[in-house]
Amino acid sequence: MDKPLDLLIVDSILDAIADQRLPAGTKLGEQALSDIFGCNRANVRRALATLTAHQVVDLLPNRGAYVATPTPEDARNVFQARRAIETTICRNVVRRATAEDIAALRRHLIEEDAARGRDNRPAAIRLSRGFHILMARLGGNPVLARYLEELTMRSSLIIGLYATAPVTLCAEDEHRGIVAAIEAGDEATALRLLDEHLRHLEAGIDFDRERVVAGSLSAALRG
Amino acid sequence: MDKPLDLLIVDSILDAIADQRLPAGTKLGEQALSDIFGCNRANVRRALATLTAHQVVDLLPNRGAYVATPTPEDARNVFQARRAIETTICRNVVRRATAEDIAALRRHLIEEDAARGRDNRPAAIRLSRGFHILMARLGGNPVLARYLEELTMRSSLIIGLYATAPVTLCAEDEHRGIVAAIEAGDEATALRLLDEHLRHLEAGIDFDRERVVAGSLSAALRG
DNA sequence: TGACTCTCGATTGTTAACAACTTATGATAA
DNA sequence: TTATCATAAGTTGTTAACAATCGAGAGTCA
Repeated sequence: MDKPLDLLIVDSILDAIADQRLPAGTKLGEQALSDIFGCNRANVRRALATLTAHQVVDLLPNRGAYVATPTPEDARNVFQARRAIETTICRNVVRRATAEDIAALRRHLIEEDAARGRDNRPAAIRLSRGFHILMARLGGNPVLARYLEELTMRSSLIIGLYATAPVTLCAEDEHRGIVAAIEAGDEATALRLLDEHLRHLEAGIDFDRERVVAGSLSAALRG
Repeated sequence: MDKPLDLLIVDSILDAIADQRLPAGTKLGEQALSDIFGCNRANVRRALATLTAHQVVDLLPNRGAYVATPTPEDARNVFQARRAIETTICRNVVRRATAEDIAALRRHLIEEDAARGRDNRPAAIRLSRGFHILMARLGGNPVLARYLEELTMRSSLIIGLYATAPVTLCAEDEHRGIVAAIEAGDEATALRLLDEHLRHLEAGIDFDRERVVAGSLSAALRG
């Protein structure tokens, strides 16, 4: 029943990155993480190796681990990969979605709405990503779902680095339109709206100025 | 100039899996790997964590690491993911390919031909995968290229487990047709041929019987 | 024969101490 | 002031010993 400790560390850091609590470039010291999670360095090292394999952490020999800082070129490639993968996921959803699946999507839209209404930015970020993750689950292909989790994680880093407006989230009405098309079984429209949605997201990024935000590790890893 | 030791272990095991020298289910004992690579267990453990993150190794707590054995469902999902990703890669290649790129593809076809003519099965396997990897490189999107590397690795495991005929490789003429379409700048044809090619590959698999092949670790890891 | 338990060997997990490296600090000299 | 270099502190890498767990096999009993 007890989960492996290193996976707990991985998930904890992954969540912090996805929620934009851990900004790009933050140093992930072994001792610091050991203290935070109350374990020995061995587990931390394993966790860092896993995160490095997922491309959200850069591991410099003899110099430690840092949250990855995607370049503008990385950003373009990540968004192209998202279009490729999410298109297939969306097609799967249109073809497989049960009434219950669509109800789940609608419930999610309501939650997103509520978080936005309350001006709850952290929740809005999480739910915005959650929409895409939920689609991936409903698509029924865990291989694609796992890749999309990675890509949305990296998208969070990219948005945190290069976003212009104070808020750059998925526009809620775009999600709503996609769900409507799925419910209507209109595959072509769903795919078109999704593609546009991802392009809008990418367009809301300004590659000129990269804002550097130093973060406190222990503060970021509560939750 | 010296590469990190754990990455050397990872690459070595990855190559062995891609070349079908390491069959699915093979136990990867820490002590055995330490002996083979002449290092301490710490590096081996880090390498196994990385391989687990790449989904080519299953890590069972307190029971050790084993080369992953994909299920038939995994297989379907892997091939669907390949179609999604390689389609985008191929589109990129058609749009970006220089004369030199196309020359590289043609050279690769000749090598494949030669290996087949010599009945050199190991080389044929490696080159067959190499064609897809080369396309991924020429596509210019390292994010997609990395995913495709993972997926071709898992394809090797799948083919090793479920392939019916003694030889289940990419049909060389199918690769040839794709290159011809790329050279002609005929995007639609290239995409269609690639999609068909991947479906043929998947069709050449018999999910009924799963042949179990036990392998020797030290023998598989030469090269 | 079949099922169950116990013990032993082997493997993985944990911990701590030590070595090697990197970086920051401060002193020295031009 | 600026540059260079030496020292020191902190961090990562390595190693070895020890603890915990699992699986196989022998043995026992119905």
